[in-house]
Amino acid sequence: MTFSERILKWYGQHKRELPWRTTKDPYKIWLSEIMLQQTRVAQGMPYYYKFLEAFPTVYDLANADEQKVLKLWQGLGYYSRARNLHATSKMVVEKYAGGFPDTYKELKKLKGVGDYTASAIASICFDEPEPVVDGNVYRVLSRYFGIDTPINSTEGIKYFKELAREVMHIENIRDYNQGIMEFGAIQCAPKKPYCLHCPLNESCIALKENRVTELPVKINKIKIKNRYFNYLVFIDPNGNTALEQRRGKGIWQNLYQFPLLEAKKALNLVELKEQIMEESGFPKIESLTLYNKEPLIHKLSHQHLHTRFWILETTDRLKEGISWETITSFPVPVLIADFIKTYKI
DNA sequence: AAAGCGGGGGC
DNA sequence: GCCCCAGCTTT
Repeated sequence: MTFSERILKWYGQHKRELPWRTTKDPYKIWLSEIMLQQTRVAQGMPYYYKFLEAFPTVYDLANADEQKVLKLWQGLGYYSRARNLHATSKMVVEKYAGGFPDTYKELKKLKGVGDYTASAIASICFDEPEPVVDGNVYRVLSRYFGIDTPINSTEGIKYFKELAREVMHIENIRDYNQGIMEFGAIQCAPKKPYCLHCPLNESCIALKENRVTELPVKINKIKIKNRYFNYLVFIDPNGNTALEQRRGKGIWQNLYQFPLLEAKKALNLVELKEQIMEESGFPKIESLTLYNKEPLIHKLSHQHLHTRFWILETTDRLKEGISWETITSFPVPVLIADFIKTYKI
């Protein structure tokens, strides 16, 4: 049996029943693929159901407000995916009359659809023989063929795509592509792969040379930046608070948060008061208290956010005050959502 | 070519 | 604490 035949056979015996495996509808496949980018199946699954219920068709998604899309996406992370998802739904409705393009080349033009996702949709929905190369495929191929070229180098990306193309199963690209990814997720796992009863263990180079734990090779150099956030939780005489929308570059674009004072270091009460004084347009403050004495450290991939929440009772009513009942209708980062859950007026 | 972008789960 | 997850876009 060839490599691809063994993958297909294994897939037939071990594949999980997943909701997007029972359809070829490009809308549903596209939705699932975007959600699963850098995201585990278990984490993305509830969102897949929520979205299909709220937006049964691409038209429903295209007609929705971005705020509603972001709210449903809340907690899944990488929010550009949600913004691009929404933009692409509008594009599909307006430029493609509601029908997704049916080739890799055309699919790749859609916002948020890169090499992997275009290959996935083209192969799963339209039987186009285009190999998918995701994190799972990098792992399987690098181990089986004993390749130590870094998977995130320019050379590695090109090499593994070509290798994937050489070994793919053209006649059943749909099951083969999903099969090799599933194989990487279940059998050839990052840690503790089940080499003992692996259908490829007689010809796996990494196993033969005892290099399974060394592969794949990845050049890693993420620097973590520390940031110091002070969130100002205004409470006016009506019990209303204020939110602002994050604009421009950086994290959490278009999501909402309490008014933010970012500092170069952790601030004490006096320093914070000075900062507030420098700002203009703030309401008159009756009292100011620190909510969490120990800074909450919210950890993102590239940033550690040392966060303090300050409660500011205002003398006058806020101009655009938001009640605590309606605050939950805004899309917010998990950091803010967690605070809202625990804080009671 | 490198950096930026979330949040969660496994060990 | 570290690594990884059905990656993509911008600089």
